[in-house]
Amino acid sequence: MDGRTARDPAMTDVARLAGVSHQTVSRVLNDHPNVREQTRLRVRAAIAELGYRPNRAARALVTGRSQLLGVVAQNSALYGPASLLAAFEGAAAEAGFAVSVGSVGSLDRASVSAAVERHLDQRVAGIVVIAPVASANEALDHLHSAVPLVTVDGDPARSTALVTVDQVSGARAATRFLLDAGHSTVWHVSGPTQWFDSAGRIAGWRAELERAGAEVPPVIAADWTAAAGYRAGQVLSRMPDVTAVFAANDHLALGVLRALSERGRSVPGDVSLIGFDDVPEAAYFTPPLTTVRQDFDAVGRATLSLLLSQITSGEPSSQRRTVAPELVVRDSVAPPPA
Amino acid sequence: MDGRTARDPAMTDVARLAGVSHQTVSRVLNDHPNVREQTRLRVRAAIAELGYRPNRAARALVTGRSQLLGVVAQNSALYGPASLLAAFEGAAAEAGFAVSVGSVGSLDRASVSAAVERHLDQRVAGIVVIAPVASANEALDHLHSAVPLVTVDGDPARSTALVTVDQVSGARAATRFLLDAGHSTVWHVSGPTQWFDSAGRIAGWRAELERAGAEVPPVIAADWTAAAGYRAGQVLSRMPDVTAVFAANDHLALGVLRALSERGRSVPGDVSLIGFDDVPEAAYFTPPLTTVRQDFDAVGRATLSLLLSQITSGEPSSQRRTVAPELVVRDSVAPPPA
DNA sequence: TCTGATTCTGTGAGCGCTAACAGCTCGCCC
DNA sequence: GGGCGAGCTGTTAGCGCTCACAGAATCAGA
Repeated sequence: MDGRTARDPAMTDVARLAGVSHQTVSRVLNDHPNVREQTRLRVRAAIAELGYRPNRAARALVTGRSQLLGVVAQNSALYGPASLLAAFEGAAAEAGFAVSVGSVGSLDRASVSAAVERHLDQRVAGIVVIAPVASANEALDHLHSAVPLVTVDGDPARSTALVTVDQVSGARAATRFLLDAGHSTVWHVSGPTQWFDSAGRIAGWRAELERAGAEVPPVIAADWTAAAGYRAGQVLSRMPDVTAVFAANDHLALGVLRALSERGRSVPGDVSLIGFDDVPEAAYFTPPLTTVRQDFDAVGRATLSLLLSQITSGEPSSQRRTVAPELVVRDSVAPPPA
Repeated sequence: MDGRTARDPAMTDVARLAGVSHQTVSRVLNDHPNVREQTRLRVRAAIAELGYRPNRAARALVTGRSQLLGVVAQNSALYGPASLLAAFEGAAAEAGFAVSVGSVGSLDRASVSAAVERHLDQRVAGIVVIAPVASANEALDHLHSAVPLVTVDGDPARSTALVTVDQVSGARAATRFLLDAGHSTVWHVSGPTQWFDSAGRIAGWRAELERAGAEVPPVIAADWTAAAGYRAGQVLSRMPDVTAVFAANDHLALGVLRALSERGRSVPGDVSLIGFDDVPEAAYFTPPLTTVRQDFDAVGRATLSLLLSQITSGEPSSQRRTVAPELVVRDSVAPPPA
């Protein structure tokens, strides 16, 4: 029939088929009022018949706005960032936005800057940066661009829009639970100390110990891995007076568990243990782990809402949203041995 | 100085500043030959001075190609998909492509179709679908579009370009290792049976048992969660003659471990156990888990390379790439009890 | 000096869309 | 019947870029 290369149908093709002008097609597509119902239906039919898809590039060119949101995250294979990304993407899709990811190998200024620049090159309508350490935040200081920006787990001392989980209250709940079980004090295996999350958890733990008048043992600094938890656990397991440990996340707790069990110290018989995150496997540790759940879904939705409000208003904001964590009680806590 | 609204600099602004035509700027940007070195430098300087960024929308409009790749994945918070996404994104960024994600709540045809359509709406240059079950593959049958497409973990019986991990050989290696340790047979806790990965692991396990002339016990079907592993473990732990178990992933293995330990059956003293995936925590299970590592980095890179070859050649292909898994030996396997 | 190839640079059109405005069709009121 | 406003539809320009082509500059060889 038609020897020419098949070209995607354009708005004018739809217009021709429906017997209207391309502008009317545009109006139907953008839900403008002032289109006769009958015309609207005719246009819709033509769109369906041709399998027409509006060309986003053309629209973006003329409006100067894209329907793309960028996310910058470090290791998006970790449980936290991965969950957050999934939640954010789901919410964004509902709002008609696509989400472009920019993972970054490390959180230093240069890497984060580069990832942000890449998104800027794509002319995203807004950017989310998961910026859990100071250097990642500093990378956002010298942005020449005025794109709407939201940081997640970012620096509380900064003025960008920010969504965080209330680490302090989560840590206090965990510590209090251990204290209430009768332990005279609680040891803490922390995440990397440069992380704001770590700092928050340390602060909450310390505050709760102080409130209870308990001794504050030194922080055992680790990173987020089970391997570091294991090393911390080896230290802890040699100290007979340690009866309660609060680990800064569940994987750390798993490593601690392993080290404790290697030295024959039982959990919760000899030592009580609490984690953070509530990864899906935590209920199947031996013993099932009491932990603090972070609601990443809520974080994702809050992030989108902050971003959209900046996009639609056209003005930067420095709103904050805080999501409350929740203690999930399982079997890794008991009163201290007599 | 200038009261007008600041507008992003366009190519003509650069051209004016450099004293050349916009076309020459375009040539410099696209690394065309036939631009005098001196001119090139002048243009580069003007670009830097203005902080000019080419407008992707305009370029995409005229070339008909975008620099965006779409990925469709189910639950991208799971270890496998999340790792894969991170690896793929890294490789894509190096090649100058941005990656847009489209998570999908379930892998049925309609959901996958919708996610693909969303990417098509964005006019992505290529699509990756992580399609581990038949329904997800069927969603790709009736695509009217000719976008380059690669499936990961997809249906081996289909003709789309496909990247997979060799599940059969991984499962054989695990089973053989257990057999070689002296076990008379090996039980298998499988993933959801509709998954190709599950089928491959079952096939490899069965093949190896048959090769060894060992009895083939019934498959214990589960899903990928620790909870399901726990339930399977409860069954297994009641059968005193079970001495070796191959779980279809590490989280399943964790659940099995938990159930076994609850009934006082020790691993590896009474029962030997092997998992699949090698999640970072597997080395810190109690006992450290012997498992089969999947190289998601390699999968991500292979996926990108298959996709790019289709994009640059302009022709669909049905190439295959298979990544070999690797047995990681730790402490969860021992000879059967006497 | 001229010719012709070679290298470099500029001009014009048009990608598909939206925004602004112009125009046409009604029905209603004076 | 003329005028008018409201509702609907069409026309035109232009977003920032690349492609095709035309034109200028340079250089080698005759």
